[in-house]
Amino acid sequence: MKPITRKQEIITVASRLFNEKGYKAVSMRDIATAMDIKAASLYNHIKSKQEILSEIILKVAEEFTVGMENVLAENSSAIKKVEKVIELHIDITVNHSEALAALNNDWMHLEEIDLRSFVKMREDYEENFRSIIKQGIESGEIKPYHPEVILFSILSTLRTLYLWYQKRGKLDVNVLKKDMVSVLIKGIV
Amino acid sequence: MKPITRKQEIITVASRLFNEKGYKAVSMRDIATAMDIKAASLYNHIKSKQEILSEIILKVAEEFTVGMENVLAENSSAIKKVEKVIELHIDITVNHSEALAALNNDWMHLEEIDLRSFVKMREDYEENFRSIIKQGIESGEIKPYHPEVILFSILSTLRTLYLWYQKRGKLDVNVLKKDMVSVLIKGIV
DNA sequence: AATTCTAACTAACAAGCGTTAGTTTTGTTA
DNA sequence: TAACAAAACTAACGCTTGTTAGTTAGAATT
Repeated sequence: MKPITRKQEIITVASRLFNEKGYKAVSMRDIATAMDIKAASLYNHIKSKQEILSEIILKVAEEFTVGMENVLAENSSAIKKVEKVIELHIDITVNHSEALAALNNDWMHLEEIDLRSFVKMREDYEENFRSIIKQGIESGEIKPYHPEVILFSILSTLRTLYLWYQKRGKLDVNVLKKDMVSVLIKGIV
Repeated sequence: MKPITRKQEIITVASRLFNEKGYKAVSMRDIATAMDIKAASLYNHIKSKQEILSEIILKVAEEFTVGMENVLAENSSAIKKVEKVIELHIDITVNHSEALAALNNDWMHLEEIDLRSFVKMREDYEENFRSIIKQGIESGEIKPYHPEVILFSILSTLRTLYLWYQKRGKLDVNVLKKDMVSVLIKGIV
């Protein structure tokens, strides 16, 4: 099913360390020490430190992209779509909590091609979310506040969810979904 | 009024660079180059790189602390207090947009004493905000959602406001206050 | 039993880091 | 104009960084 390769182990350990101190503050020797090997040994499995960062960030970014595409493909109300987006964020937060720190704070350390790819995905994601909200306002499902403020408000909350999730010790997923949907949606309908 | 010392210039330039790439990714030589001098010259004005970070973060953290104390001292409803907190964040965002990046992402690179001081301030701040919300729920002003979820939702939005403020090109402060208060409050009353 | 593969190792590199010491330039005041 | 302080400079330090080269031990395959 999931053959835990040595490379994947490195990426997991690195995610944990990047989550704590950030990409630039973690050295290859830090990662190696955490795995009880020497820094040079890491290079039997990965090409560079950059590759680690890139795999962490782009894998999760693609999950967001695919998730958003699924939501858009649905034939349902705007509010239902917003609910689905919220659930998407919660699922990813629960499964990749530590990768989200890198995605949020270290994306600017990606190199050219990966950087462009990431920024594009993030812009598209925001634009798609924005269109859902606008659509909801037009149909009268969502209050006619400034769409940008609604987008920003919801997205800020969802993007920093991983910080709360880590602090409050692994809340139950379904309870989390129910509460988040309530608080985030009730304010705008 | 405000005698722009050379030290203050350094801190301003450093804030801008930290905002772009993070504390660890910015070298003293980067800061110096941005000021058209050599790295060693910086040390005529500051003690260490750490001091720069510490001044950036703690100065703003104290503004939050003082601001929250003023709100608590008021004799007004819970909702009014929440409004004041929102306005506090907006004012600080407008005046110290770039310092907020360091405060949000680089606080863990503070050294011992400053680190403890910062963490204490942040915990107290959250606790005070939490108590305002709880008080509002008890008095019936605020809907009886889980206070932690309300706290998290509002605080996430306010804490990442600087990112949007920078992107959307310096919005008008008063418009911002009105819209933010609407969207953030209307959902919970 | 011989070979190949995997994953570790040691040793070292060139570049960059924060910082210090000592010196020179610049601008203001006596 | 001489003296002084402020703020720049050059040169270097010890240390850490990401990474490479070459080697070795053990396991799997032929």
